[in-house]
Amino acid sequence: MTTTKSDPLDQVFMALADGTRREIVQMLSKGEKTMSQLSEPFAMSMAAVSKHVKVLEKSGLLKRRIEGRTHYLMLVPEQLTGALDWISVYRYFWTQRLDELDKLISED
Amino acid sequence: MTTTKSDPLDQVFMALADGTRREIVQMLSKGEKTMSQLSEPFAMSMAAVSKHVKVLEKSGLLKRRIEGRTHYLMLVPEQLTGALDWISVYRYFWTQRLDELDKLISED
DNA sequence: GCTATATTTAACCATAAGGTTAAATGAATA
DNA sequence: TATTCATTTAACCTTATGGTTAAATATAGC
Repeated sequence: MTTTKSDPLDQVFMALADGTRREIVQMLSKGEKTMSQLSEPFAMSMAAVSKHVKVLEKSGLLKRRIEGRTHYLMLVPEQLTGALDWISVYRYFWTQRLDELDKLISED
Repeated sequence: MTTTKSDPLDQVFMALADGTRREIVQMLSKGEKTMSQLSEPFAMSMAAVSKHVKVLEKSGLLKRRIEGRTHYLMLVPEQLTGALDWISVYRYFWTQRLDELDKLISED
């Protein structure tokens, strides 16, 4: 079965599962940057950074504005919120269970 | 370069980047389950579910308690918290920037 | 001790990920 | 118009992912 990986959460979490891409997100959290600016601090080729940016773009975490030959990248918070929400829900359920357990234990 | 993927966040986000594994987390948020119970709702083989569980285990998102021939799996919230924190920080920076922008725009 | 049950491990396969270098595209500049 | 600059695309390589089936391991029960 060819898992088409269409679920947006799949793509967002996958996008964040790489240190380089998380650094890109971090850089963009301070404001928009061009491809050159983005790739400058990395040891890898610009082609590699370009691929990382495309992964982030496809996941919806950032978008691109092209001006002449320069590409400007900027963060889009919506998908980050989606991922945050997903985690929040299950962490909530879990910590709540822990609290209940604590309550049970302290009933001595 | 053999990217050893040692960063805990890499592993946690990667673990969450799969719908089956997120379902497993969801199931475990309601309490601990055995391998059989976990794999029952899935269309795939138990060996496949076993692999997914191992990925979650390596990421630190769950742990295993072996009792005889039965393996009990339970969620561990710490790593989920780490992922939550990471996202929160950058979402915060970004939404703050949006707010500043709003403020600038409304200064008419 | 034999057999059934719970689960992992091994071997395999197809496709995706993450990098490289080289060539292509397309805008700015001399 | 020729050249340089910003960036992507293509072709390629290696390793990882996500699944399969079959065999191995180990405990439980008759």
